[in-house]
Amino acid sequence: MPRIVDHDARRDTILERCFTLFARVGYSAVTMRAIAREVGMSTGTLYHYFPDKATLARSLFHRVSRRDVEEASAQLKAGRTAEERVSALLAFVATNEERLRATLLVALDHHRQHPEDRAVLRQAAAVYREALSEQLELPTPEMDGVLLSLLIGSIVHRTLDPEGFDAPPHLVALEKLLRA
Amino acid sequence: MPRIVDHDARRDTILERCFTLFARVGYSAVTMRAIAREVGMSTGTLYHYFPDKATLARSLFHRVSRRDVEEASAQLKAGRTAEERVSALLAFVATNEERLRATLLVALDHHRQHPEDRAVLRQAAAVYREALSEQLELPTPEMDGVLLSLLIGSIVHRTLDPEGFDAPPHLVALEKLLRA
Amino acid sequence: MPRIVDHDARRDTILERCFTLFARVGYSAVTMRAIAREVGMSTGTLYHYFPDKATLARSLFHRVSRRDVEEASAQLKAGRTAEERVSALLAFVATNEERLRATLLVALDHHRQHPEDRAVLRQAAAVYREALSEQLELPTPEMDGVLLSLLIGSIVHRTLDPEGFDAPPHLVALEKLLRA
Amino acid sequence: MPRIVDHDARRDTILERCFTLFARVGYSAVTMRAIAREVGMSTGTLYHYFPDKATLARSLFHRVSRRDVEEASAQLKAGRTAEERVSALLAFVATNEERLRATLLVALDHHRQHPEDRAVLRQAAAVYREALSEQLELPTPEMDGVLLSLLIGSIVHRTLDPEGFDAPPHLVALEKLLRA
DNA sequence: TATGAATGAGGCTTCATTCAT
DNA sequence: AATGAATGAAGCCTCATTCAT
Repeated sequence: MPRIVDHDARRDTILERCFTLFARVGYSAVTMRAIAREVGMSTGTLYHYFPDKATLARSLFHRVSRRDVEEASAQLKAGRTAEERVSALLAFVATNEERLRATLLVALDHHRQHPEDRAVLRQAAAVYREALSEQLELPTPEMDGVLLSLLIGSIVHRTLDPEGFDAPPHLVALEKLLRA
Repeated sequence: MPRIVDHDARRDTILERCFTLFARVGYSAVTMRAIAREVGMSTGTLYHYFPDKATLARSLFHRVSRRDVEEASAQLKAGRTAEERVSALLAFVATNEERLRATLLVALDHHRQHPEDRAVLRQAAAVYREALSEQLELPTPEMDGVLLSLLIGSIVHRTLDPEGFDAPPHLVALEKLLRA
Repeated sequence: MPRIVDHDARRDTILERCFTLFARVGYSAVTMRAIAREVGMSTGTLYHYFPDKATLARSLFHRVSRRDVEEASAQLKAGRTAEERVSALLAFVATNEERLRATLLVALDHHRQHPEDRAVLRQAAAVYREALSEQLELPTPEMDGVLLSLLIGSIVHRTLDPEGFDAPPHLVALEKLLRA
Repeated sequence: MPRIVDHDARRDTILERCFTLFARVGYSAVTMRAIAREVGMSTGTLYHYFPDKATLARSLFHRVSRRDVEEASAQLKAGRTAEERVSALLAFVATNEERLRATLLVALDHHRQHPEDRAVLRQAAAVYREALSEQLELPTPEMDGVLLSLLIGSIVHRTLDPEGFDAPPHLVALEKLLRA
């Protein structure tokens, strides 16, 4: 009998481990050798679990799209009052900013490689909007998209200009937007 | 002297023409041959104007950072009343969304390739914030960064999920934020 | 002892089953995985029976060289009169053309891989010539080689140009050659 | 201006130079690196002239199919009497045996890789048959195919068993076959 | 200055082979 | 004995870059 391996679990481990690599340098700049090194296996073994680089990247994107939202939902269930929930959300974003940034970059990469594959992105966006809706007391339901834009924008803005990014005014703005 | 002008002008033409290519597929996926084709010259000639691909990309990024802001400033000078200036800004964004998106993508690429090179990004962000400040009547001066985040976020959000993006609520939010 | 018999029998089965694969695509294009699939076992198991691919191929060639001639001899023993034996031979060739072709291709492959290993090929050719000698009433004993050439040539010719190959004239020629 | 190169001529040179390599080890065992070495250029340059290995091999096969027949025709035009023409043919075969063998092997390879591509093989066979027809005084026109078979068979037979191959009886047989 | 042929390192992928189970 | 996961060298092909013309 050969080594017994849970293929799906292994695939997940691989994706987990190369996630930041993809976020860091981008799909085209990621080499299979670099993935293998990052993951701790040989290039050949990589191909036991993914037929090619494109599929690996696609799987990564799908996994990230789903998993991140789940984690967010789980962590945000707790809050009671509106205020508590806002704090929880901010804490979540602060804690997971690195990961959210990475997710965003992987998503943008995916969009560049497969502009036609909108379904997943659309669904992921929807889930995020919904989470924001549930978490915050929105003055109008359509505001969810604006909050998602602001969230995304904050992350990107801060990525591009960490020194120039000023957090407090963003909180003020958030409160303003949530006010009826 | 005229030689140099020509040389610089040619460089500008090259960058102008391959800008969308870089935005579309990303730095690593752009090949020198693809640039040459896009620009209408041979790869060899390309090397008369730029010593290598990295320099070309860096030049592109610098040019884009500067040029875009200049154009924006120029187009936004006109407005008188606060309301007119808001409309002018919105019109500008609507008209130039494609270009703004491309600029953003090129900037993100640059950041990934050269995380250490913050100066240019920082300055570009500052200029954008300043432009927003001048253009809009901000309730507090620190709000400029929030508006930049919202602008960036709107563009990215719409890029990733064009169908799910809902513009009107963004306008409502903008007004709200500008209110004292 | 029975172990060894089993082992050898298994080896034979393996070779039997991958024979056409080798003939179809040629030594270099055959992969160990393809052999394993064709034979119905894992690659690991294959290595219990053959130390490497080259040895497997060599064994295949040896087996084929011997086995085919034996089968031919067995089937051709029956005939009595010269005429009957000619018919039997033709029938044999017609029935086994596919196999003869495959044998020929495997032999050519072997020759390309191991040009120095002439002994086996030489012996195989000798046995074929002898079989032709015994089967047919040759006007002169040296004619056996010519008949082997014609047999080989017919098979190759027909392989390369099935539509253009014209069988009847070959029979006429055969008769002519056998005439004193 | 770049080095001026006659692409077609260069392609021909490349094919000319790697012909024996393909014949020697077979399509699958030929590596692009080996071709480059044999031809005296880098692998990259090879790709300036052929888009991929398969196309190179196909071109080689086509070139060989055409060129060889032309050369044969040219060299065989001379003979007057039937006897002279037979001698000329034999001389041609003797002189060019190596090349004919290589052609045959390349053709067999091509057939294995592209069993569906019969047209070229068919035409090549037809031209050879025609050449034999014109060169020799056949007792019946259909005999051309038999002679081609014998020619092919002789070459293959001699390839596989050089020591066992006996030439004189083949000549006797040829005369017999040409006799009315 | 302009061209594109030439180079060889390196990218993706496959393969023979080994080895833990 | 049997399995198939693991390995890394090597195969095909592309790419940034150089250089003869």
